[in-house]
Amino acid sequence: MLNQAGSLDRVFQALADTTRREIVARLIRGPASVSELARPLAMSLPAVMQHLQVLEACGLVRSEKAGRVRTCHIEPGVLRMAEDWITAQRTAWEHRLDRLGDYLTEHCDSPDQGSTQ
Amino acid sequence: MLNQAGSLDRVFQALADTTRREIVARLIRGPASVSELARPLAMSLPAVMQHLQVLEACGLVRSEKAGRVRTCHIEPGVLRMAEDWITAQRTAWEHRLDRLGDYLTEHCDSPDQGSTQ
DNA sequence: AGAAAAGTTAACCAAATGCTTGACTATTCG
DNA sequence: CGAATAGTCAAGCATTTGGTTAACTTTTCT
Repeated sequence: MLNQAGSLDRVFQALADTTRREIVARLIRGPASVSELARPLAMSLPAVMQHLQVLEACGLVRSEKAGRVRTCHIEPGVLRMAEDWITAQRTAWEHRLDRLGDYLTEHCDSPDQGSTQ
Repeated sequence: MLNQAGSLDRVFQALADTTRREIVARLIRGPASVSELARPLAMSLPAVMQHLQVLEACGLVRSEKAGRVRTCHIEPGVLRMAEDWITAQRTAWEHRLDRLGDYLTEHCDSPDQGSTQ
C-alpha cells in the first residue's frame, strides 16, 4: 500500500518530459502506431521507443503488435492516480486555510482585511 | 502560451521523487525550517537542501531566511498547474469516449459516411 | 523473390540526478 | 568570549536519462 510511492515516482517521472506529454496528449485522441507517434517528434525512432517504454513501464500506455505495426493506446487510470495525489494535497491546503481562518476569527477579532494571495 | 512546457517539466520532475513529495506534504500542513524538514528524512542536510532547491526552482516552494533559520512554505498555484494539465487530458479522454459513443450509435442505425480522422 | 516499411536491439555518449563528506559562515546562547 | 545551532558551498561519485547511429528482424507489397 505504501509502494504507491514508487508507482507515483514513475508516473510523475514519465510526465516530466515534454515529448512524453505530447505522446500522451496524442494518444488521448485515439490509438496510434509507433511511427505515427514519431512523425511529429523531431527525433529518431529508437528515441521514441524509449519514451514509449517509460510510458508503458508506469502503466500510462499499453500496446499490442499486429503484423508489423504496434498500436499504442492510453490507460487513463494511472493518470488519475497522479491527479489524485495532487488533489489530495490541494485539498489539505484548503482545509488548512479554513482552520487558519477559524483560528484568526476566534482569537483576534479584527475586521476582515482578506490578505488572500 | 507554449513555454508552459518547460515549467510543467520542472514541476512533474520535482514531484517525481518520494522525498520531495514528502516535503511537499509536510509543507502543506504549514511552514517549516530546513532542519525540521530534514529530521524525518534519513539523509544528510545538504541532500535535503538540494531537494529544496529543486522545489524552489519550479516555484512549488518559497523560503525566507530570518536569523539563522530558513523557513519554507508551499506555493499552491504551481501544484494547480500540474493538476490542470492532467485534468485537461482526462477531460479530453472522456470527450473522446462520448464522441466514440455517438459514432457507434449513429453507425449502427444509419449507413452514413465515416472516416472521422 | 526482392524491396520497402515498421519496429527492435545494442552499443555508446553527454548531461543530469541524488546522494555523500568535509570545510566554512553566520547566528544565538551560556 | 566561546560553543552549539542552522545552514551553505564545493567536490566527488555512481546511476539514470535522453539522445544518437548502425545493424538486424519481420511483415507486407509488387
